[in-house]
Amino acid sequence: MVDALGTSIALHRLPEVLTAEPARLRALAHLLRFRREQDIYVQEERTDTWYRVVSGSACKYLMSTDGRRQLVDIYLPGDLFGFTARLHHRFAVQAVTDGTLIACYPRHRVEALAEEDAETALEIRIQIVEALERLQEQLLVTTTMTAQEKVREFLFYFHRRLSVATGHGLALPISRYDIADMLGISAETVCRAFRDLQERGVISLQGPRSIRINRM
Amino acid sequence: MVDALGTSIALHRLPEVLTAEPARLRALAHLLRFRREQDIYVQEERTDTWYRVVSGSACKYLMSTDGRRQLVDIYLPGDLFGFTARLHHRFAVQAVTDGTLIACYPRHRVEALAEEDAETALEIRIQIVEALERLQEQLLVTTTMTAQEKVREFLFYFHRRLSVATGHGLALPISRYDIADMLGISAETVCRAFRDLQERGVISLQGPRSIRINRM
DNA sequence: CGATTGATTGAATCGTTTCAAGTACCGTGG
DNA sequence: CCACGGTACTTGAAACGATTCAATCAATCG
Repeated sequence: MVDALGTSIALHRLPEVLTAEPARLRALAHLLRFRREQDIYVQEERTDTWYRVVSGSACKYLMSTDGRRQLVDIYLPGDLFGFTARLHHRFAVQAVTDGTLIACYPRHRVEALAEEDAETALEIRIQIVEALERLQEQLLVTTTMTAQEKVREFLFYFHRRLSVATGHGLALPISRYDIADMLGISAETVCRAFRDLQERGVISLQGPRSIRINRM
Repeated sequence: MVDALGTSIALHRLPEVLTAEPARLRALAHLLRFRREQDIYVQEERTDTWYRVVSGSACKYLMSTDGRRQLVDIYLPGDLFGFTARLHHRFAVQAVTDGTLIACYPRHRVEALAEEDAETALEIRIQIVEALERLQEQLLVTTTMTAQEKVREFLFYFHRRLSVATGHGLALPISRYDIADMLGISAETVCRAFRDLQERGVISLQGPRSIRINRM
């Protein structure tokens, strides 16, 4: 049922994501590193661990019977994931970027901590609400926009969240196929949208993965 | 900015939805009744109240500049809503059914209660996670299915949640337009899907709002 | 009773998918 | 070093599905 898990690792200096969280929550974490497309958890796996992206990126997805893959969320550094009201996961999560670093928290210990520590409880509630709001935005995007608008919106969102300021440049950590699965359109349509956005001067491409955002 | 709120009411017998919630949470509630399409809260309103559907139904939606309306969730009896990580609401919520009964909770008092009462904190967390999971399902539906499958899925979902057993019958509390806005398709397409599903024997219609589900 | 709203159907149009083909890039082994 | 094979990306053309626009029907309300 379960893939081999990522490699357990220890760090000398704590990444910013972890120093920002409540100390008592941080104490519960252990770190794992994942390769590209390696599963962090899979469908039907028991929901006994929560996770947080420390570096890299991951995506929540569902594999349909006909082999199509639908992404329902992308997790970037700081995002907490893995909570559910069920006993078993309905979706799977896998690393998008190679070398993605994940903090793992035993669910029952986090929940016990949340019962007595209001700061942790609030942190969890905020993270869940933020996942909810990301999903609402994605729903809006995927149901109301044309393909070209979807891609444009996706790029701006990514740029906003990853703007660790390499000028206006953006190094996409994600393939055309991932973007397609995220937006619910075909990879070919994503390509055409990239081309059209460039022709309209909205973005500039220096190679397929290196993008410059010119204007809103 | 804010519509006239619903009518404040008092009840002799508590509805089941309210007797099921933690007593200390229930003590914070006051009840309001809303007419069809009346706003419970609107975009940009301050997020200082949480709500729960006691009876009837409500929908969360966003009005786009071109006048189109996109629903992102439907709330049925028992559902808690109104929480967000923001200061102001990004979406609005309005009653779908005429006479919808809503319990209102002052946000700061609920959050204070959650800090000291683990049962309430858990109830809130579960409700938020369930909203998240509804949204994930809706995202799957709206991005991967054909119009006919979307409508079929919507009807089955509604039937599941509202099966207070009138045989296999289902009295839709929602118009073709609402369904269209929920699924991100046009109302005409919803109509055609109803017709096709009936022709294929999946459902039977006794009038536009009265539906019988025949098989999965 | 006409007026309004919701539901329904048909026909032309438009956007996206699908299928097919071709290109650019990168690491590996001869 | 270059040829090879694989993967990601790109483009074109036909087919398909949903939208849009227009018209009609049914039910409800003042």
